[in-house]
Amino acid sequence: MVEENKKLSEMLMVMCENYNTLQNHLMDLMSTKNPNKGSPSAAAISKKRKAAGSEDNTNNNDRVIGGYAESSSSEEADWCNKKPSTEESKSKISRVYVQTEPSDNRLVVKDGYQWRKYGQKVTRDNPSPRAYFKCSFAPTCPVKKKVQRSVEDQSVLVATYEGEHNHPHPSQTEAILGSNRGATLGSVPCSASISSSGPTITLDLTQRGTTTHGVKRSSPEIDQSSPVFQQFLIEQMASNLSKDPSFKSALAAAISGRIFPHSLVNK
DNA sequence: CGACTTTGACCAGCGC
DNA sequence: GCGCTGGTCAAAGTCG
Repeated sequence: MVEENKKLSEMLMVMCENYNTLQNHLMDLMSTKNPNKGSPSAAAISKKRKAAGSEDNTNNNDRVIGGYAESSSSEEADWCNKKPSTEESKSKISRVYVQTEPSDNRLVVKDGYQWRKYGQKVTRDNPSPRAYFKCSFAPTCPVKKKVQRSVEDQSVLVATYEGEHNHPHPSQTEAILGSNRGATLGSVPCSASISSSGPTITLDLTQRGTTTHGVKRSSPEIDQSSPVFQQFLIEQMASNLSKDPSFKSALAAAISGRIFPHSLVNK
């Protein structure tokens, strides 16, 4: 049972990340004004401890993993609300609770991303060490993660995510590159690629409904900010997600977890 | 050999 | 100004 909960937690974690990433990308597509999202480089962020407190609770995006209780504003204040928000308050803060084996001392939260640990600290309010991670999947990804055991329940890991990934979820990257490269997205020929500047979807609208083997036409004439294009993207992404059985099962688990939280974690 | 982890030192913000 | 604290750096160690 504990094992099942653990697996479910990990599945939910990945699902939430997928969903969040998808949301982010949709938002990016909808607002085509700042393709680079204006995220400063990691080097630029370093030594900017002023910015460290620029977390905006209004953007909190708490997530529930394994049916565990979500974060509260009181605890959030202790974690993330040291200072009022600044111009950099766009960075999103989200928290994830992960049920783990009590015997498992690793401060590891599997969410599908690649993380590089850059520090560990014992904080005053919690005897458990807090681990600091940076996203290493993309060199320019500004996302940071803090992982610490819950004070109340040592078997629960609390992961705090800061910022937004400026790259797709690794599983999505694989899916895109694997299944959609040079293939069709739905019924429209297209290709997807990941570059340093971000994900790129190329539509070949000149080949409607026909096979286009070996023909990859970049279509610069297509206005990617047009409502039609955006609508198409959303529909295709939703369609792809809905076709994914693992996503559906994970979603069902998430919903049941919301409704019957005690069926997942006996707390 | 490159990527990752560990860990002590350092820095900046904050309260007194 | 000083001490405390959280967050980050970076050298050394570890691993595949």
